[in-house]
Amino acid sequence: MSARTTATKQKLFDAALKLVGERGAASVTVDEIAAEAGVAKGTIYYNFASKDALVEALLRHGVEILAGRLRSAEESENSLEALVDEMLGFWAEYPAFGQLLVSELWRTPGQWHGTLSLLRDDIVSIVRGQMKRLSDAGRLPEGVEVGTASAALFGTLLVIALDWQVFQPERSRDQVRESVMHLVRGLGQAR
Amino acid sequence: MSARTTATKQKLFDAALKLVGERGAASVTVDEIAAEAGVAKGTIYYNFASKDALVEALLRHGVEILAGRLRSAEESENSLEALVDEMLGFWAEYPAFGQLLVSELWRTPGQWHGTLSLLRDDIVSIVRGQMKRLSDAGRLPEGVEVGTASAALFGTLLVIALDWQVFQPERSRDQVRESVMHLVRGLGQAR
DNA sequence: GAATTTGTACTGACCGGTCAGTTTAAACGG
DNA sequence: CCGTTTAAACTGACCGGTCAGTACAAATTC
Repeated sequence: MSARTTATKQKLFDAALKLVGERGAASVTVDEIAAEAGVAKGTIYYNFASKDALVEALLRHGVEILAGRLRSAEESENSLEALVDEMLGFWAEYPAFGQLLVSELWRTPGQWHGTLSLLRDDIVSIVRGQMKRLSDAGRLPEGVEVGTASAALFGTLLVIALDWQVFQPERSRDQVRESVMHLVRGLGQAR
Repeated sequence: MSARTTATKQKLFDAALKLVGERGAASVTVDEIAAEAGVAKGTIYYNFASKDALVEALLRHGVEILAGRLRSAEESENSLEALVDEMLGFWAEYPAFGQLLVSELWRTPGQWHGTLSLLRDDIVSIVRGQMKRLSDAGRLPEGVEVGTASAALFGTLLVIALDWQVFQPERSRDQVRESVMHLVRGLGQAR
């Protein structure tokens, strides 16, 4: 893939992410995405098979970035808190991706349900790995199952980040992070 | 409003909730809703000004039910746990409403953003009321703000319920409630 | 108490616009 | 040159919304 093609796809991802995140995949038109990206409509169909394929690639791309960051956060500082912080940072940086994900992830027979299930697993399994370490160290309250807790933590961070951006934009990222950390620390240190 | 009209609107709510929850408001057609409800297309436009107006009425209707249940749960047993339990029950009963809400609630300039902000406040303020009692009793960890925590709890319950239904349907409602309760009790009893 | 009017709820064929996707011929760029 | 992009016109299915007409029960009239 040439550098030019990569740049074009990046422009398309940026444009699609902005519009689709804000207004939903179904109500954004291909012409709008092309205009936003400053690209001809034909270019979209040269690079992607369909509108759906573009959105799917976008979902994969976003999750890839998030997973990469989580893994590198794990490398540099092996703690649940570091993971949480990194995740919150990601949502702060790509708010539209959060909106896209939240509006598609739990759509039962949606066109991306299969893809999204796998992508969700990518992220949740990273969180689960960290949580398992806590559990093995006996630092998780009894009755809390690792599988459930990691899925819940991922979802919770996602909605907290969205709620923050949409309904409480006056709060600083530090404030939000501290609130979440209080909860996470409580979980990690309980009983 | 005649009994007949009430019945028709109920049929339309049921049909619209099912389809819109599953596939999103934008991609469901008015013809599909009419067919699902066993009603002619014209009937929809006789009862509602537009497709948007139907969805908005649906959102109001659903939140009204939820708020009513939360208030009556508060009356019968004044505790945060009772509230959480009632809420989880509601999402179990109306999963499609959860899907609809989650996919529209954080859509920044969406056509229902204004309405949804108010509806969200209805629910969150009920939760906040309960939480304030905990806080006044000194049973909340310091550093946790009531406003943030109540919004987070609402969102968290929503995503946990959705995740349960979509990705972990094998878990029983009792199991899920117990997991959540562990977290809530931890929060209510911490330091 | 039959005939007629009125109001309400509902019907479904139809219209006009929208939009995903196609096509083409020409330009661009490395 | 060849892979990529452009611009613009075009197609056709689909869909939100309309509207003239139907159904029918409750009032009104004679």
